[in-house]
Amino acid sequence: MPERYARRIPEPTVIRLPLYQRVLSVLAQDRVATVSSAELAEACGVNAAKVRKDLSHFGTYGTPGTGYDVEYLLGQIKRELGSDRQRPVVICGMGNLGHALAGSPGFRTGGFEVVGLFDVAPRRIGEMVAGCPISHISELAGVCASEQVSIGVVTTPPNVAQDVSDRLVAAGVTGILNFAPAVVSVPFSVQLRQVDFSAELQVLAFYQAHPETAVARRNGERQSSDPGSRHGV
Amino acid sequence: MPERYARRIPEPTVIRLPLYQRVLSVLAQDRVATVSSAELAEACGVNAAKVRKDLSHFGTYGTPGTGYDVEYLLGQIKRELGSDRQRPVVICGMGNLGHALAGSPGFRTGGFEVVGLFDVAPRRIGEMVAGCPISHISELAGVCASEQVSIGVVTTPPNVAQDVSDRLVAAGVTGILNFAPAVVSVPFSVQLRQVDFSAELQVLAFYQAHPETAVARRNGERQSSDPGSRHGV
DNA sequence: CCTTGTGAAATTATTCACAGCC
DNA sequence: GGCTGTGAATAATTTCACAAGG
Repeated sequence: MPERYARRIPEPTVIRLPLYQRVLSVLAQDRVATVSSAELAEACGVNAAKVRKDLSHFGTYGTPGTGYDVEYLLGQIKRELGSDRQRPVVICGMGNLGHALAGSPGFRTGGFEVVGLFDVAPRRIGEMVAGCPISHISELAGVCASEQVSIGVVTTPPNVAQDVSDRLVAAGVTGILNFAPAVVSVPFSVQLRQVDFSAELQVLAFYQAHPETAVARRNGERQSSDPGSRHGV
Repeated sequence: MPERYARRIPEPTVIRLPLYQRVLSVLAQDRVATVSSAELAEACGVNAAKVRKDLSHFGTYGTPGTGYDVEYLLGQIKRELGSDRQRPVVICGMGNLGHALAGSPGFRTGGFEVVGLFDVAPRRIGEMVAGCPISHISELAGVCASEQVSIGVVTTPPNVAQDVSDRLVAAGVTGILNFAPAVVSVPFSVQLRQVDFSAELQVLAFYQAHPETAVARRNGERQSSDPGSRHGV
């Protein structure tokens, strides 16, 4: 690709950015001024070379001999992730999981704001959850339009996940996070990410049944969570 | 079946197995007798060569010219994943997310059974959720021992995720699924998987802000969810 | 001394392409 | 004819290792 196109960021790198942001936020709160790639790597449970390579995709932030300025690096990562401003999201499917997510502090810390909750069950319509009333799914398009929503969360039963995703796409949403254990297809212009906790448990169970197939770890005495090795279905 | 587990199974392959299981279960319910790698790939939103390569790690299940016997392949995958029998799990942290997961049908379909729910809040102790009473965390070790629990789910606030994980490890658990947005470290002998829905939203937001960095798709008009690029709940 | 940033090497994963079988 | 299984080719990612900066 010629230079007129922006450099592509490897997906594993993108997936680690929220982790870096979270860890850097803690360091910043603790008034830590600078951090080396080795220290940041340790705190994130990843490799130092990986940290440096990841950050190098976005420019030169560090100072040789010193490390990275925590506040500055945090600001850069927030800017890259767009979490320096609030983004409106909607949640479709207000069962237990929808309720749990709607009330989760993760939205705010990640830079998101719930502006719409949707379901079809009449007994749920009108209920207030986390300061937002549950509306009928038929009002989805209107809310997405008036609130400029571009991200939707699907927490419905699997049999309606495709239908709800289609509605989200029709309403102009270009990013969907699907928690339903169903294969959903969307146009190429829409980003889809899948989360399946049951599949995660099954992966754990597989490695318990086949310990010899577990990936070998290298450094240190303990393992930390290293993203890029999970994924949902 | 020759030396089946002689070689290491690539982690991306392991992560796709639950997906294959789910799709094959639907095919089996629909009384579909055989399926080709191309059909299975289509239904899973992945590439046909990948399906064949994945399955080849476990032995030769298919018939050239015909495809795979759905029931037989499903049985093999369930056996590999250990979902042909129920496995006991415990959930620590009975806030909204813990409640949602405890009541989720995903446990049963994935081959899991909730045998213990734990929290520290006095007002929650004793409450019945999905047929199981919430106990104080101090009873964790006893339940894990008597029920032979080897998998634990952490749905606590982030500040106690490490402490609860340590308790799980001390109780003999060798697989932990952590939903708390915190870096947790465990001994090498313990498998850890992380699920962070806020990070998933941030990844979606990143790709919306940088559409030029989104991975190019190849086949077809729409994209399906392809694991290997996300985390799960 | 420290550290970063980065080419080069190594490792891992995906996709191709085709021989062989039904 | 169609389809699997797999070695070979390609692509993607991680890790190494070191020159250069502080």
